[in-house]
Amino acid sequence: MTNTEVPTPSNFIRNIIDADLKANKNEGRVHTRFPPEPNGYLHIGHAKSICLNFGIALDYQGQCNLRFDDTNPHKENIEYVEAIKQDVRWLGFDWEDRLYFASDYFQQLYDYAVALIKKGKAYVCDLTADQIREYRGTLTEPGKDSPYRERPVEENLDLFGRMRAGEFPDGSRVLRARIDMASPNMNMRDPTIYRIRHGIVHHQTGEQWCIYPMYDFTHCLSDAIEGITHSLCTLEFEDHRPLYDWFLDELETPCHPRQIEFSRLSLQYTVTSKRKLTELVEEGYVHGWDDPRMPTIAGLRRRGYTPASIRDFCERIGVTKADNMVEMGVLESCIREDLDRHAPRRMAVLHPLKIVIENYPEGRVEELEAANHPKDEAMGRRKLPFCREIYIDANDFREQAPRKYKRLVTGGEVRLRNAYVIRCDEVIKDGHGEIIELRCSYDPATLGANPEGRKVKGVIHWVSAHHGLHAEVRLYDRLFNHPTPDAAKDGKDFKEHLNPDSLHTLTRCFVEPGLAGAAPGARFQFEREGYFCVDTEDSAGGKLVFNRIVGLRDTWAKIENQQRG
RNA sequence: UGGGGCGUCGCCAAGCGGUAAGGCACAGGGUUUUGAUCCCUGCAUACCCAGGUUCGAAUCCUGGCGCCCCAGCCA
Repeated sequence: MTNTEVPTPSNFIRNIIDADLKANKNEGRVHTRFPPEPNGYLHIGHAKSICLNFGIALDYQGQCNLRFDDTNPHKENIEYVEAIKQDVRWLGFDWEDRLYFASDYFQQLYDYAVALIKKGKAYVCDLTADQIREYRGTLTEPGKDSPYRERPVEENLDLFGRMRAGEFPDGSRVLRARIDMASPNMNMRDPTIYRIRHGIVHHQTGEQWCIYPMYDFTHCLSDAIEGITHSLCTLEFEDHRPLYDWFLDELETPCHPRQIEFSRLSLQYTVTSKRKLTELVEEGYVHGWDDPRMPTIAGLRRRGYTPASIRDFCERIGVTKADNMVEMGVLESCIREDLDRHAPRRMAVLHPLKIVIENYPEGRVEELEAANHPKDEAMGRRKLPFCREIYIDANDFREQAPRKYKRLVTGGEVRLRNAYVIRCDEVIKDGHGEIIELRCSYDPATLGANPEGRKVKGVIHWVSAHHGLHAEVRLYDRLFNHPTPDAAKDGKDFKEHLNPDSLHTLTRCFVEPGLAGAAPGARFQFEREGYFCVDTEDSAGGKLVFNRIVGLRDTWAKIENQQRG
């Protein structure tokens, strides 16, 4: 190993796989799968699972399937399957020709159910949903047997066949596994494995079926059918593992995959629950699944996050069984690291303040040169028009300088990035005392050279008032103002923790002229501000719209806050 | 009061009986025409607590404590 190589991450799942390989299990194969239900968009928590499953397959020269767990047509939708495929692909993973649907196996699953009935290990139950719940018992008391539990095999076979044939209405009967109503594990108390659902057009199987298998029955068998070796899922399925194993032990299947559970990802100041994200979209709290404030893959993509940064994030947070709550700073650090290296630099003024350089000849325009990246010559250089009138950011000027302030102040000097040193001679205000313009003078000897006999500490960015382009800039902040909006322990609904200032739209920004026609999705660093990308939806037809991906680390803001507090 | 898990730095997380990796964050310093980046330096005598085994314990044993999950014909 050379020292530039990144060591492959170590985690308990890889340790288990290593041990299995050493013990010669599965003929040395490693085969995983990512099994989303197409009932919503993927979020950052799914990214963790995708990176884990596909990442392991890659590192162990194995394979990873994409399998849609589509057993509940009531909630599922073809729009979601397309979006999920796009997201997985965008993250950089390839399922090759192994795109599967649990619904591909409906006939096999049905046959397995029949086999179970024949073994006396499943029965048709006529209890209502409410009755089943009553019979199930509680966490501390055992349940009691259904009156239909002793139904003869022949009758079960007949009834199950008629369930499939559509003879019975929704909710009238279910097929149940016959296990143990007194089990301390609720999942083993004769779980339902098939239910009747009429009048639903399944996105894959249409109206072929009116009975649909449940997750516990479907998942383990789908895994076995596909020859999965390691079935990775989240912690809440740990209690289901005995049931996962029970079906595979009772039935004759091609193999018996090993289920391993890891903890889900929680990220501060957001929610990672499909149900809650759906709520935000459907009730209009955000502008859709791809709203740049959403922790969805689609949202992160539109915000400007790169696939590599998300993969890096998933690697940094690790995989364990411990409950965790990851700080946003980790995600932000990942995208900053990627973009610092790869994003070309540009200048953009977000809060324009006009400057007239009085000793600069009227009508004169200079073409100044600037590097596209301070450390990467290969990214080239660009021309910047400079003239008598420019814009700087209003935050870069103060009439009175606070302590440690090193930007432009009345009577003081500052360096214009990639240009000259200027001095502020006069402040022009309107009738309300608002600063509307600055009169300055420049030092012609300071282009690419330090001024004579004095030090100028500050450097600020600018855009030519005559050449700058109008742009809209959207500044995003955290979606919620509570670190754990859905677990605040204050009795409030998570939506009450929504941050009202999560979006600020600046409509009168100026960007350097070279940004004309910037490609949708293109990412830049606006120097001294942050990383921005051209919005893929709204930036078109000459209208420039930029999303702020993340700000630059801001030590000055920290100092200012300390001075204030 | 049933069952299943988890507890190592502010947040993640390695560690698998031989004397606490790493990342983020934070604090200090250096370079810098981005208060960015980059580069140094510091940051758990300590692994939920209490006992025990051992020459030696975050790792093994016993007993506590705390937190999470489970009573869908959802996944």
